[in-house]
Amino acid sequence: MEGRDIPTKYNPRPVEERWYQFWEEKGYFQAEVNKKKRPYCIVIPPPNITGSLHMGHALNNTLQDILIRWKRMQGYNALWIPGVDHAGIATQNVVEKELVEAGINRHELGREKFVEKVWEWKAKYGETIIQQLKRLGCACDWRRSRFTLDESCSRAVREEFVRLHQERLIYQANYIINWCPRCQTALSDIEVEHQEINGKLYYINYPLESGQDQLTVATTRPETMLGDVAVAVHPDDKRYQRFIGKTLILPLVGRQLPIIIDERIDPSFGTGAVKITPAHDPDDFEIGVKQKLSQVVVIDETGKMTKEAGNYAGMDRYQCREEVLKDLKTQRYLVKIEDYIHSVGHCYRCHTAIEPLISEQWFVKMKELARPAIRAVKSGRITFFPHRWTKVYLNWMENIRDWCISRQIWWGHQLPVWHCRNCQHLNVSQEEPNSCEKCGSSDLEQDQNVLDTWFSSALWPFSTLGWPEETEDLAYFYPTSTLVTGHEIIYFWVARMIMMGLKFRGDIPFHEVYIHGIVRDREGRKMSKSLGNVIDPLETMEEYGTDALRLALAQASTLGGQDIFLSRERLEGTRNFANKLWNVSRFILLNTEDFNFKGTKQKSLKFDEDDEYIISRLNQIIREVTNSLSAYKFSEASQAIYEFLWHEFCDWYVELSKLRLPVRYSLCSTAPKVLYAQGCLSGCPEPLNGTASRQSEGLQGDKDEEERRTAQWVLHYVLRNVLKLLHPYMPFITEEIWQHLAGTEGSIMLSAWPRFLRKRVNEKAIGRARKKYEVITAERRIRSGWNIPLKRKLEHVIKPVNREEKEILERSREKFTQLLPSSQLTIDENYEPSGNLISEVTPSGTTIFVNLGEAVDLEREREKHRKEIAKIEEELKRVDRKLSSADFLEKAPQEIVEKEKNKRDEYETRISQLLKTLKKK
RNA sequence: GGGCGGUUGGCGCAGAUGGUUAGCGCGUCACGUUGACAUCGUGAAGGUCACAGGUUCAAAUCCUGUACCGCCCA
Repeated sequence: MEGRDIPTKYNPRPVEERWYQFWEEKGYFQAEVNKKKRPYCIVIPPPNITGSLHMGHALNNTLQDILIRWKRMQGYNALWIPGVDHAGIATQNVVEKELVEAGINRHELGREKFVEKVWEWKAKYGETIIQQLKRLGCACDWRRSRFTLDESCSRAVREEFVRLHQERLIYQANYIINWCPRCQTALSDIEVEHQEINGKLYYINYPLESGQDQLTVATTRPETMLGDVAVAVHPDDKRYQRFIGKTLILPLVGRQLPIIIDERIDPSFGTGAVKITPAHDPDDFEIGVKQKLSQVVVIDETGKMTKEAGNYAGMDRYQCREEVLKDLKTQRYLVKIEDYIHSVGHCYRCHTAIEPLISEQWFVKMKELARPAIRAVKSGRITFFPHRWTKVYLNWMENIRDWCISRQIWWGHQLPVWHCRNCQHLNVSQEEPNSCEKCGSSDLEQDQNVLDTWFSSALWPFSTLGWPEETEDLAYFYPTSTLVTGHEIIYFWVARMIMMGLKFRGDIPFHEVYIHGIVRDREGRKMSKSLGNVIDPLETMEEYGTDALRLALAQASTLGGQDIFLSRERLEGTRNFANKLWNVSRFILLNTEDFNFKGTKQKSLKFDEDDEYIISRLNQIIREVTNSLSAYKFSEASQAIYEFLWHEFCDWYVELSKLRLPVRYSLCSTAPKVLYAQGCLSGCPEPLNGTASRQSEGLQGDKDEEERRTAQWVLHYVLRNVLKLLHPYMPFITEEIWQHLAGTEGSIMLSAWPRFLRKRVNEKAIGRARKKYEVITAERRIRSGWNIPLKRKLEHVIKPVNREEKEILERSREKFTQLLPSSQLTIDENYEPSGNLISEVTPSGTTIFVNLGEAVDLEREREKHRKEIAKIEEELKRVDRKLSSADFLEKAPQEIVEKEKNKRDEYETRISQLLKTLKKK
């Protein structure tokens, strides 16, 4: 493409499509075992098949993609394994709902047919999110994509179950579990979300059997009283000593209730006397087991009252509550009702209030598995970023409870357990047995339960690599390198992967865990469909471009892992940045069309201060970006590139380079500040002040040719490297420009990551160039303050603060003349100002004077300088305070003292310069 | 009840291991538009870093406490 055919506005869509397809077709995302290269491997947190891409996914996967692309460029054998999760309950709910809408009940359909339907649904929608991840640019090795229910993952799950069972780490028990009455299944403890509810606390009188006295108990759930089997008080509670051992009569039911003692009772709750309902409260269950109380089940698995509930049998639990209260009231047992805020467990999938229920379930013993997993993190073999999540992880692991893994749903891995109908023996094996291993009967039935989805996710870092086969992949890529995820699944997933990795591979599943923030809306709320505050990443990509979205997300990802606020403004900012990059590239392409990269030796070039400056800074940025990325400082790294590209490269270097580029490309308003005033070439307005530009007359000169080629080389060099630095963040636009750029080969995604070259950093050049830029800025302040248009050339006098600065400025005299622009430029160390002059002083004390050739409001000038002096004097005072302290001089490190002294010198010079100009006025 | 995080210009945020004239983006104000870019440029204004103590030669940064906000666990 010719440079001039490039549109002035970046249009992301066609670019994104083209390059993603290109990368995929070329197989650039694919990785194979290669012992000559170091592996770098990430497994994706598998999204649900029910999901479509939301901002959380976009963030999570952008960060992974940045790491993968970056590491690949660094020369690692980078592998990103994708896949999706079958999400048992969530998927079953979605399909079930769809069937209900079609008038079909899943129970009528039967298990087998229903599961078929879910597979159909999966075939239809399960890939949606994969397509969306591609849209996001994700460089996953799609050939290796896994599904937690596919054959190889299922095999891994059976292996896991059988081995844990053999080692007695899996057991079956009748225990109180969290039951979701809507999903009709057991849940693990962490699948229950607690919500504060504005409820009531009901005080109920329980009369003593003797009829002499009564006890008042308080409860938030009066309907469960029907299942009460005791009343407990704290053993030290003075108020109730005389009741201990006596018997109460349960109102409405008439059951005898012993009054017992238990350490766990909180005397400050309610009256301090607590009703005990072992079948419907986890704490009461524990007390019941310890004290050998019976379990009276009054609520069934659908949330309805059982026969045990007597008159209330068949009622819904909430209706029953009302009826019980009514009856307590009429029978004068109800003492009072208080408002009471308490937390109630809800199903994390459907948000129905959880019902504690006693049932036969399968559990994993966790303590033993947790021990090595705790050690792995404590010893630093696994590191969390940010570090504070370590504590969250350890706190949970150290208080871990057994994990209920059986679910009463149909979609998932059915337990590899076969019940013998003949002898009741449980046959646990990988494959379906023909006969019972105990009695030989062939009358077997597979356990109807399926396993918790997280039971399979826990294997993800090695099941995706072929486990339980001992594959080459496994040997080479395991342990994986980094896990990137949100803190909400540290318990669900991260912890369990660590436990299972150590258990089955004898090694950690990953070395580092990067925990990112949650994406929130501008009010700080988590984005959710029910709140309607979702910013859709797909719409965002459509409107602002994928690269803009990615950069916005990465920029927001600070090391602290704070939650992320996404807003239109932020996206506009990154879109504008993409456009800036686009346009500066366009400029460089236009101005390097005649440049022969292959034939240009670096030695043939002559770098001036501005070249040295930008090359040095680029190298510093390379170092900074590399270091930041190594420490997961996604934001810092991107910010560094952003600032450099826009505010150093574009604002200064590119503008200055225009003075050295061929006129035919660098027409008048390309550099309006420069050439417009100088006089331009064809097609431009007449030069203001006749003199021909240096460009037009000197174009053929060897010196100019050399300068031009140098500028071209530097522009190309900087752009090339910035593109690389930016590629992990903005893969599409960088590839597009890369492909336009002469002298580049292949895809940018396979190019080598820029190396920091110390010898290319010239600190002195940076300092000198900055001094120069400060003078220019000072002059612009004058123009801005006095409203003098750029096209008006002025008489300038620069009074350098010292010999060194004088040399710097002298060397760039020509550039100054054009940039300011000047009709006459004097650089004089000993200049004594007089007359109608306007001046500004740079931080180092160099002064620039402008003679407008007309009377100016000198009082305004004086005022400006007085203010300036006052400001610096404040700073000076601060410095003096430090320097006059003996303690400071004695105890502070020498370099700090030195620095302060230098500061004082600078302030003093500046003040004296300002005072001098003030006196002259 | 326990734990974690936050409080920095109008808004959104950065500021390992203490030393910066406290940064950035958006917004604001003034000026500027025919050749890279108005998705732009130039310049400017705007902050006693929540509060109170303490440690230190030196605190936005470390410690203690207080207030408010958010999250997690029970």
